Amino acid sequence: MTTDDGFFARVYEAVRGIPRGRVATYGQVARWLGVARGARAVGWALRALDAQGSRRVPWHRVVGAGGRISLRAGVGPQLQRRRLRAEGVRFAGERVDLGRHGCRA
DNA sequence: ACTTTGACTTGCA
DNA sequence: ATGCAAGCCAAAG
Repeated sequence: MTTDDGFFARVYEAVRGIPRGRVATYGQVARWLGVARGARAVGWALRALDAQGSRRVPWHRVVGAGGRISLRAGVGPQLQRRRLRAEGVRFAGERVDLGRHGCRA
């Protein structure tokens, strides 16, 4: 995989840089990397991440736009939701309370 | 080198 | 509020 020192590593660091109890959206992460429309690419990175063993990347802190929990093949959204909730993240129905934990301040 | 796909986003109906 | 379509980026085949 050429994902070791490419754009992926950057995504991992960005996600790793997300403080505990805080969540970020794919678009947000992509923007940090300088890729405004690279949301998909970010998803790609995280997906590969799972294949790599997740390392210490809190992928569960990465959600879709508006705080929606994206689906992942194999893992249900409940797991992610539960993990976030364990970090003190509040949920508004099926969405994360971005107004509180969203990195969109 | 080219084509297809993918954990997305935004807009319109 | 829900559903469908188009767009953009990067990686895998």
